[in-house]
Amino acid sequence: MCPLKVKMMQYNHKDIEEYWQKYWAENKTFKSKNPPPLGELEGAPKYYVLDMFPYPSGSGLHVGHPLGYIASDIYARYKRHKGFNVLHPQGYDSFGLPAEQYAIQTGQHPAQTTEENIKTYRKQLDKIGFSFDWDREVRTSNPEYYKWTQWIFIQLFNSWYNKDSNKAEDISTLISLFEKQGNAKINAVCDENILSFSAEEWHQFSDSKKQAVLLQYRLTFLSDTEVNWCPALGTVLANDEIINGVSERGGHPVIRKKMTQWSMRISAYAQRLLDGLSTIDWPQPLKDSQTNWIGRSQGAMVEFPILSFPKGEENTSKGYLTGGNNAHLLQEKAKEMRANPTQAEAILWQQLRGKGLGYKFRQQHLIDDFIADFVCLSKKLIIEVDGKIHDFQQEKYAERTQILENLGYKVIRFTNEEVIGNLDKVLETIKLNLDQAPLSFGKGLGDRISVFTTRPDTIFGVSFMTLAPEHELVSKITTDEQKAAVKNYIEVTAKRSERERMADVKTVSGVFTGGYAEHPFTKKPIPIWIGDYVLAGYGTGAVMAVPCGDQRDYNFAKQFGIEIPNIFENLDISEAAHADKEGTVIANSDFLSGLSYKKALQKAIESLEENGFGYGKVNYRLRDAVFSRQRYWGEPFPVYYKDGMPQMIDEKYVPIVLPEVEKYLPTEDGKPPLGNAEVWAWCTKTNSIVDNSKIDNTTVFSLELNTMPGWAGSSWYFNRYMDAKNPTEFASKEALNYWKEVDLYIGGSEHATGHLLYARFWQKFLFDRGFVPVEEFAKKLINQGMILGESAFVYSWNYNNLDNPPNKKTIFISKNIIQKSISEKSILVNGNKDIDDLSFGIKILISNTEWSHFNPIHVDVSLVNSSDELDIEGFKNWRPEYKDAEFILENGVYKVGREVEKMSKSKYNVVNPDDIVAEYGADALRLFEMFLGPLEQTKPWKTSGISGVYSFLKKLWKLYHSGENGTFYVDNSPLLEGLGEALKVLHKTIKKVEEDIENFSFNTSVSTFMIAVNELTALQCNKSSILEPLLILLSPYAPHITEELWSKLGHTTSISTAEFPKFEPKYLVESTKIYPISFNGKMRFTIELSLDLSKEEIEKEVMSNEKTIAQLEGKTPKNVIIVPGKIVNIVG
RNA sequence: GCUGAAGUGGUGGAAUUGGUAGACACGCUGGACUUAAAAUCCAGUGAGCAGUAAUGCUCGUGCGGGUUCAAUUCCCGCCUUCAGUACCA
Repeated sequence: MCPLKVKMMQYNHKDIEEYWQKYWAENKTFKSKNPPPLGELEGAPKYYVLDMFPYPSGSGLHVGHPLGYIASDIYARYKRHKGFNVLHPQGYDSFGLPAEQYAIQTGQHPAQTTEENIKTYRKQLDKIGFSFDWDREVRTSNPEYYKWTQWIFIQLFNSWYNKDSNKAEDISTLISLFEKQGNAKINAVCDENILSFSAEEWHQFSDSKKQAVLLQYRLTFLSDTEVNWCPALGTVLANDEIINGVSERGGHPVIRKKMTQWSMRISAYAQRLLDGLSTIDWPQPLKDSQTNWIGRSQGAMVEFPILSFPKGEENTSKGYLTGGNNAHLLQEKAKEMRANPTQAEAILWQQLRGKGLGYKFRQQHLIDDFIADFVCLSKKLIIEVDGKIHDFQQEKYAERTQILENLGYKVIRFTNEEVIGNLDKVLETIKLNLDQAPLSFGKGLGDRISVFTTRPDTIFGVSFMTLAPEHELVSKITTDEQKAAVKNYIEVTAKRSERERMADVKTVSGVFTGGYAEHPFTKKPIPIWIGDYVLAGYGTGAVMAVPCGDQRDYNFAKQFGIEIPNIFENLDISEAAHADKEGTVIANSDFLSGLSYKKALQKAIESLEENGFGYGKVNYRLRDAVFSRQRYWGEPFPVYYKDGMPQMIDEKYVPIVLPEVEKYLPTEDGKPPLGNAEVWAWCTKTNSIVDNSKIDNTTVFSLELNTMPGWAGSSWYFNRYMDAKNPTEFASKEALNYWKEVDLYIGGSEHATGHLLYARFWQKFLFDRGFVPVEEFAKKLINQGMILGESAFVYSWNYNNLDNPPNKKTIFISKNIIQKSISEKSILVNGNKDIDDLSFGIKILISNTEWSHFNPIHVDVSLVNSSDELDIEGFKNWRPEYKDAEFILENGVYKVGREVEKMSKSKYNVVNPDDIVAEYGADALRLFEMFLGPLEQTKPWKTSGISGVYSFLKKLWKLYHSGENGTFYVDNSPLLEGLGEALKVLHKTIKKVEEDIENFSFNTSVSTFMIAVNELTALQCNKSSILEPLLILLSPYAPHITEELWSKLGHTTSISTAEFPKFEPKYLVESTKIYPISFNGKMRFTIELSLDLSKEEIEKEVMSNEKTIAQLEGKTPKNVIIVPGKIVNIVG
């Protein structure tokens, strides 16, 4: 017989898979149309299946990576069988750190290494037989792609968040509001400490001043922010890129540093990101961690005026400069006003200057973002004189007063007429107010401490305050006596690393500053402490400590002997704080006494607001996201700088293509790598990138040197796939409206707070601006579990640690010998001939064997077979330092130890899918990955198990090759008679597989296929009416073998769009049931009975059965439970 | 600490409107085929006890309770493991 023919008759995965992969690629079998043209899939519903964007790393895939891809591919193929128009694309998140690190080390352009990595990656993917539409491939590092990333950035820059309409709007709507009414009434998400201005003022602002103001409102903005600077990587990192205080990539230390950075105003969307979670079908743990990350807490801001002020320090440290963040913009104005006082102002100033009333006054002084006419800082008293010079501010007096009062100032106001006409009365009033001013504890600093609290109901329980050591007020309020202690404490805490601080949460530490604040209600002085349990980065970096209601405050108070007032009715707080809210009744709290937690909370906030001590506030943990990276391999910003202000390049001229540089490192003067570029300037005349030498700051300007972070490109890619090659839009309206959103998104849970939060943010933004039709980009999301590796170990005997090692040779002892010796509590050498033969052994071993006598060494799993036997020669070649080692064998082989660990190169437990495909085929790999267990679960990989699915495929092949000598044969006769059993098997399988796929329970459907093939083999079924539908069921899982058999059945087109078989319940109708007969709930035997029988008839049958009689031993049962079709239980 | 997920044979796992625990597979044991090995096929395989055997009995889904005719499934209390988060005021 011709050997080739024999080969063809057997299941040959290699030929089959190569053939069909080529066929799919050539015929573009999986190309998706948007929307499908008439006649083709007409009226078919759409379905969008997406895998999380892969970064093409240089080390390639291991078997854990394709798990999610296989699951999504099965689902995509299933949906095609179900008649859907399926979009199932793939691409690369190809900007990123590893390529750049590699470039720094080798000088190779990151684009080049990225290209190579993608090739490897693609080759690996192709071998697994995915049904991707590769015509839609995208790469974030392609200018045709990042053109649109830059475009979105421009849209963000040109947008602000209107809290009234609760959405992002074009910046032009903000400008027109400014022009009409100034900014007082604008309810926007913006920077804190915004300069207040009128429409007139706005018109008077210079262009750059206008730009500066607008920047405070834009959704992406430039600001000096505390960033996480990683010196080792030479870049800033986002919060989610830091794990345990070190960088996620590389594990380098991270420090806090102030830098000018682009930021994204994601905080504008905090509430909507939270609310949106209830509308999407995502795993609860993922939603929980987003909820957690956003960290909404409802409470109140409370202001505590600072009382004490150390002697002799009143005027040092520029304490009199009380201007806000925009002080530099107002200084000029204030100077001008000082030089040109009104008549009334001049008169009054004559009286107030030089401590005329006993206190120092300042004129035309900046308070936050306002210019106060006269102010006594030590008494926090502001005197305003209404005059013509203030006309442009008049309409906003009320707001202005409110804000100043919130800052702790008292504002009194006189008209010009009062000052000029009745100066004595005016001075009288001022004196009265100076005497009444609330500051009783020495002279006031003119400052206050704001705290955020979720428990304003416990405000009467405050007995101290704690500031973060980094708090800016610490140096100002610390008294001379405490100065040394405070300084020392700050130094010590600054030195403690994040890690230490986290590891040690038990130790209570802190120092008294010597300063006091005033309780807003009781007016009692409250000592101000610093302590490192208060975080500078959360809330205001200060807490009002309520020791009776918060355990940390309690511990702190106990530690330092601070009073712990009890403000809870009938609750003992002698041992611990009472943090529970429910059922708590407030006591000893003035107007809050006797109220429940909820009522007290409400009343406290009302009272704070009435008295101007604070206001109700919702606080979010979510910070605005830093968007600049000091890296080369990322999207350049479409930004140049004119007079220090950022300017957007018009969207007509993007992409701004990444320039060539000689070195990928930061420049010598510390600029980002783009600082090395020689052609990196923007000419506003030609609208092109020109040589740096042409920079003249009139028409040619320098371009932004930072690049965008890794999450920029991945925050919108799912939209690009809908229309991947569109040169004029990021995706056409038609495509966006057709595909709308991802229906199924599969990926790892590690993206919970990074990619998935930012992508939702951008999608909401694009939705607000009308660019996309849906607010959430992914309807359903599944996290696939991790696949763990099975590490292998050899055990080297560390007898060298013992006295007088006779021999330097390494000795490896087979695992079970050690195991046996340990379990028998014996000395290793006894009774083992091999070891006894090593002449040195006996002398040195005196103690019983323990695992600690051995060093486990990782061995490459490829050197171990499925029975855990080591390839000793292979091992010696792999690790030449052990080429002379001795191996003590058991039954002639060396058995390794096994342990389940994360798959990683360093543990030598990585299994490459290419090897699996070569040996067993892609279909076997796909089936096995699914068979391992539930998709979402973490599970160990064990290559030996793959033989199960491989023999399943061979059995399946055989079903279709029942001809002579295993040739292909199926019976095409249409007669259905006598097929009862086979039809039952088929329809049972259809039902189960369909249910399983819909529930993403892929492991159980693989079992179902195995059962079906086992049963059909037993039935010797060769009918095409059974075997053909079976192929369609299986084809999503094992597409190659099913295509092959499908074509052998005579089909000339791909199986991929064959209609999924319809489940017919009629074939599963049974006439009898094998009833389990239980006695007291324990099954004893079964009886086959007709399903037509009534309860009474069943009971009669069962009770008369001889087995029942034997089981009862003559006793009469108390009760007989009969559930027809299910069970019989006899209770005795 | 908090949040979430999960604990079932030697292993991966199956079974929940409460109704025959351990499907399917790996591994292991024995057998067939072979000079031999691989491959393939057949049989057995939760533990314990009794019996030559057929078979029977007892225990058994992390632990302790509870509800029920019946609990891996529901309720209460605990333990352990894994993941995320971390002094969030």
